[in-house]
Amino acid sequence: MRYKAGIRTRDRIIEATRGLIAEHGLEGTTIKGICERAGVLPGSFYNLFDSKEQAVLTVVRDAIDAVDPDPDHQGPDSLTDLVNAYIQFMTEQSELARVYIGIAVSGSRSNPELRGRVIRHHQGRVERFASAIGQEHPEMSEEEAIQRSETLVTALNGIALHRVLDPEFDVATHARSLLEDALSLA
Amino acid sequence: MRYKAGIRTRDRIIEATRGLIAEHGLEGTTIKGICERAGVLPGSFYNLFDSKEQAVLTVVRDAIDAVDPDPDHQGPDSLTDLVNAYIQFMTEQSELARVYIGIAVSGSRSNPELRGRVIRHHQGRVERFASAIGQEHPEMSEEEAIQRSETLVTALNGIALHRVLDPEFDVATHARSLLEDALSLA
DNA sequence: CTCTAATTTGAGTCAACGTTCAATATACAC
DNA sequence: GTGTATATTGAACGTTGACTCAAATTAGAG
Repeated sequence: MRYKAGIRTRDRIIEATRGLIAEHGLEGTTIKGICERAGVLPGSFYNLFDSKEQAVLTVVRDAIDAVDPDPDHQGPDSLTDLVNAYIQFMTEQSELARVYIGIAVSGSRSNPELRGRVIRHHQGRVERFASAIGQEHPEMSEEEAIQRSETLVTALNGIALHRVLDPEFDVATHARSLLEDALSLA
Repeated sequence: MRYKAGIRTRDRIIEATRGLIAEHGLEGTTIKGICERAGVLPGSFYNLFDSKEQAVLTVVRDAIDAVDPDPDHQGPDSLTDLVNAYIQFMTEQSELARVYIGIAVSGSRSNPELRGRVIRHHQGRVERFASAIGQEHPEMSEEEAIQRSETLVTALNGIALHRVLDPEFDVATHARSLLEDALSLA
C-alpha cells in the first residue's frame, strides 16, 4: 500500500512542517515553505496529504501528546512530577512547545477543530493536576483543588508563552517557583 | 489639514481593525474585512493609512498602553494595585487584552518591530512589579525580587492567554490566587 | 523480468491578498 | 459662492496562497 520512499517523504514533510510552525507560526507556514524544507514538490505533498490542514493537525497532535508524559499511567503522579514533566517538555522539546503555545492562540481562533482539541486537552490536564493536589492535601475540597489546579496550569502556560518570545527564559526556575508557592499553603 | 469626515473614518477603521484582530488574530485580519466592518472602500483606507501594518501598529500601541495604568505615575504602586490593574485590563478591555496576547505570540514572530515592542514592554512591567515587591519585602535582594516579579508577570499572562481560549474564565479569582501565593512568603 | 501501483514532477488553476489610481464627490477657508 | 484641499469611489494590478493533474519515473511483489 505504501512504499518506503513514501514513508520517508512523509516523515520529512512532517518534520519540515513542525519546524516551520515553531519558527513562523501557523499562518507563516506555507506549502511552498514546507516543500522547500522537505526537498519535495507540491504534487508530492498532495500525494501524501489531503491538505495543508491535515499535515498541520498531525504536528499539533504530536505536540499535544508530548505535553503529557506517560498518558496510560493511571496511577497517582505527584504535583512535583507533573511540573517537572512540563519543564522537561518545554526545555527538551522546545519545538513542540512552541507549536503548542502557538496553536493555543492563533490556531484555535480560525480552526474550531483545533480549538476543541486544545480545550479538551487543557481540561484533562487540569483534572490531573487537581488530583495530584487532592492527594497532597486531603483536607482540601475538590472544588478548591480544581481551582488551584487551574491557576497553576494556566500560570505554567504563561511561562511557556514567554519562552516563545525569549528562548533564554529560565523556564525551570520559574516553574519551580510557582510549584513551591502552590505547595507552601495549608 | 484633515477634515472631520476623515477623522471619523479613521476612528471607524481603527475600531474595526481592533475588533478583527481580537476576533480573528493578526493574520485573519484583512483589508477587505476592515473596510467592510468600517463601511469604507479600500481607496479610502489607503487615503488615511500607508499600509495595513500601520493600522495594525496603531491598534497594538493602544493595547500595550492599556496594559499599564497611569504610566506617568512614578510613585510606588503596591503589588495588589498592579495585579488589580491587570485584572481590570483583562476584564474591562477584553478586546485589547486579546490583541495584546495575540500579538505577543503570532505577531512577534513575523514582525521584528512588534517583537521589540512587546519585549521592551514586558521588561518595563517586570521592573515595576519588582519594585513593588521590593517595597513590601525590604529584606529581599533585588535579584530575587526581579526573579519573583518575572514569575508573577508571566503567570498573569498565562491567565490572559487562557481567557483568549475561554472567555468565561474567571480571571480575577485566579490572578488574586497568584498574588496571594506570591505575597504569603517570608 | 514484468507489470502494476506508488511516487515524483512541474506547469497550471483559481481565489484572496495588499495595494494603486484616475475619476468623482464633498468639505470648508476665504 | 468659489476654489482648493480632502475624501470617497471602485475597478484594476501584481503577488502569493492552497491545491490539481496528466505525464514521467521508480519501487517492489510475483
